[in-house]
Amino acid sequence: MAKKPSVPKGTRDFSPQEVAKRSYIMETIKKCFQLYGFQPIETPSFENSETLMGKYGEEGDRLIFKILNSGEYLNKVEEDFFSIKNSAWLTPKISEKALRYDLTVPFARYVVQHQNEITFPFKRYQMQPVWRADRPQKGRFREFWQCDADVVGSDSLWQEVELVQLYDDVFEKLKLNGSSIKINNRKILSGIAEVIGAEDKLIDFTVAIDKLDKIGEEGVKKELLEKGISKRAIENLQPLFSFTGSNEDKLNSLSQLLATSETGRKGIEEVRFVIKTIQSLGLKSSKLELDVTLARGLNYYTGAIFEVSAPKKVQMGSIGGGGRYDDLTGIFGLKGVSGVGISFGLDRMYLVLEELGLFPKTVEENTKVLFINFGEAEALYAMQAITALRKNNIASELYPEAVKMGKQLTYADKRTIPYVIVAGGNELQTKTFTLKNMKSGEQEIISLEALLQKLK
RNA sequence: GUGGUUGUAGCUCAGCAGGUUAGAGCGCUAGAUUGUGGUUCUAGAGGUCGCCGGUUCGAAACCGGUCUUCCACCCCA
Repeated sequence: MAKKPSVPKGTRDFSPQEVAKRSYIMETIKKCFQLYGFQPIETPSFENSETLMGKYGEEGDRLIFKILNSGEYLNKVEEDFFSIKNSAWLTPKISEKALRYDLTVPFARYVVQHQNEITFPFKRYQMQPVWRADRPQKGRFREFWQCDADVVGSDSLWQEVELVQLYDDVFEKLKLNGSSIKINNRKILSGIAEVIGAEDKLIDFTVAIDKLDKIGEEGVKKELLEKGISKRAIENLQPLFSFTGSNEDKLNSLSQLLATSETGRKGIEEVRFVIKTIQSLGLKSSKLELDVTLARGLNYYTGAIFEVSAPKKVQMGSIGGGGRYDDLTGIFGLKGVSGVGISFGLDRMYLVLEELGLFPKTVEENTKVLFINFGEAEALYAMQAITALRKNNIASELYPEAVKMGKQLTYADKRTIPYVIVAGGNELQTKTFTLKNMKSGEQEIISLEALLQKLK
């Protein structure tokens, strides 16, 4: 007997109800993207390995799904590689393609490849699945969707301002109030590393400090020590752990801390601009919050860093992130093009909306009216009406078999079809239809004309 | 990648100090009701106890492996 079929670890099927809810989120995001002037592109689900490898750090390389070469791919491998048993060396020999890991790097590749056709600044959005060979957890899958909006070819800080507004706009439309948009700046982090004399350990430093809210002050200090950052440097970091108050307060304290770092001062200036501008423009549903411990692992960020957390009452990691990268296209040979973008994590947003019961009831409705099938002649009579209804954009269907009525009504019930037409011999003779409201149970006998009016 | 956890009917779960024919609720099918669903009543179908191997007279239960679930770490949407 065949084994019970299943989907691979970390992947899922989506039922009609789930698809309806997912496309509700996607449509909302898409409309906002377009409202802000972004244009859609799509890129292949897999790229040449060299496009992706090395762009996300060591950890990222491990999490990239590699695609095996076709044909007798082992023929090309020298004997030595088998005895060495080093997969990092063997992999490039047997795999030259990989599934995309995010949408930003393929986008950078796209920009470089099509630079002569693109009008800059280029504002594009992209909503496609990405894959990571991660171990699944709650809200963490191996196949999931990102919805990205990026601008390349402009280093104006107004882009950052707009992206914050865009986040806010989407959350407001989804009724997801109380999300917090956290902002930081890579230059501030560099400045801090500079001031405490740990410039050479910037990555280790940012990774450790990013965990502050999770492992606490002592935990961070411990990790910094383990990474070889001196005790003195960590002492100089002390003011960072007691950062409180308004964004304004934090900026002021930062100014003191980073007075001697030019990079740091630049970072503060940038963040200050975004925060002040947003303050005078106002946000509808979210808060913008300066978080100096926000780092994010992706090491291509050079300016602003964003991360969005769902309302506190929901236990969920970040539902979006983004930032400014001054030289992402540089790695593909196009220098001096700055980009900034944000990403929405569709799958996590789904879980959050579900948990908070924020999906509108109407997203699941599809067919508006079901015609009961009583047999050949009646079915034809029904199909004539259905044709007219469909012509008027009213979703309608005929139950395909002339089975007992109870069964047909149960079907309508399960499908949450709001209306049923009962049209048998009587109705056929009088050229009428009995319209039944499935919710109230009420029925009325009406003409086709009236039916069209009623369901429009 | 590291450590732990889970898997019994379509779904949610019970069962187990190893012992006949593995249970419940919900759902499903049929009937009460051959032109009226969502309530009720009656009857019924449905399980290689994730998979492979081992221990044992005997395994759903114990052991090993494997896949899967969820969780922590790493990292991240």
